[in-house]
Amino acid sequence: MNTSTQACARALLEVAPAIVQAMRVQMRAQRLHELSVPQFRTLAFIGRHPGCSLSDAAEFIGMTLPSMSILINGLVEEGFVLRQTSLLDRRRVTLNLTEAGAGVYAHALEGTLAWLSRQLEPLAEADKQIVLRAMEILRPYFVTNVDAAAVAEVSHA
Amino acid sequence: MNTSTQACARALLEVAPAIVQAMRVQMRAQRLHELSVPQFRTLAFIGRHPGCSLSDAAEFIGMTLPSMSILINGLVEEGFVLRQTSLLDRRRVTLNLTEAGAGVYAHALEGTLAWLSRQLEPLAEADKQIVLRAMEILRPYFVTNVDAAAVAEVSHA
DNA sequence: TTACAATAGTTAAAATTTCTAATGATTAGA
DNA sequence: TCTAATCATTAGAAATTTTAACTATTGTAA
Repeated sequence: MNTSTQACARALLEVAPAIVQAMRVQMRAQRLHELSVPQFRTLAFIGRHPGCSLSDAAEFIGMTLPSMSILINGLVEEGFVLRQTSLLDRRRVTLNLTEAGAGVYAHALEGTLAWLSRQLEPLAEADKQIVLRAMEILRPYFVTNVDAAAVAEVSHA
Repeated sequence: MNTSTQACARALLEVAPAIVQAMRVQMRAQRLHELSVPQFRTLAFIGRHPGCSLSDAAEFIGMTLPSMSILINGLVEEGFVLRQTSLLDRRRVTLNLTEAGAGVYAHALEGTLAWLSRQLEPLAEADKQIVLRAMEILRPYFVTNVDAAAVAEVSHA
């Protein structure tokens, strides 16, 4: 393990969680939504993985299947998520956001984006470019891809 | 709001949570500690803010005071945290890590650091430098400072 | 100085969340 | 076809978190 890798990892380990923590505080303060944190995270996951299964969501969020089933109940009742049985495999459930769910998610993102922009405004132009570039470098290693194919899957209630 | 600020904020909003999420998954997989997520976050907060009060921790984690009081009970019973009455204001409680608590925290960090280093290893040297530089740019805006003065405060059980 | 209000934390009971265990339904494989 | 594996739900128990009420201490102003 070379030194620059370690230094890079160490810095990331310190700063990334701090940024996310600040985002969380901001979201709480703004009362952007009447959702619990796990519910919001699940909404975000479904938004990025339309047509995903209950298991997918449970594994990503780090919850058991029964817990996720109950959490999804809540989101369905509130009209934010569509739970449908897959036609390809009738054991499976496919999850998608409703228009309302997508709206809530987009609105929350927007608020946080505006806040974050205010935070970054004082940065020098060159520094912003470095940060942007760094995010582009890291993205492929950490951001899971949207599975667009799943969206198209035919399913019914 | 200029464009580069927004682009920077947007990238950060996408990538930072993804990195932290990956860290979380890794920590769960490694079973680094027999602590719940809020307990671990609290441990980390106390580590960075020695001598902080219960309210400080509660506000940062986003919990009510009674919940934090109970959570701290657990950490004290497990021997990870020292809860002492402040001599300066006897209503207040000062929180500090025990040696064991600091050890658990350091060990968890170490494991995650090793994992993160493996993730970053394939990056080109120049890219690592950019990421490192970006973190240094962002640090002062998001990483809360350790309040070293609080450590020195005289207190008793 | 005394009285009143505000602050910090704890306790108790209720509500919520999450987990484990058991079950049903569907699909895959021998 | 029969058996095993997969995906999800239900039921009941355990853990976590919250609200409400209370204690102790400090600050403030008559």
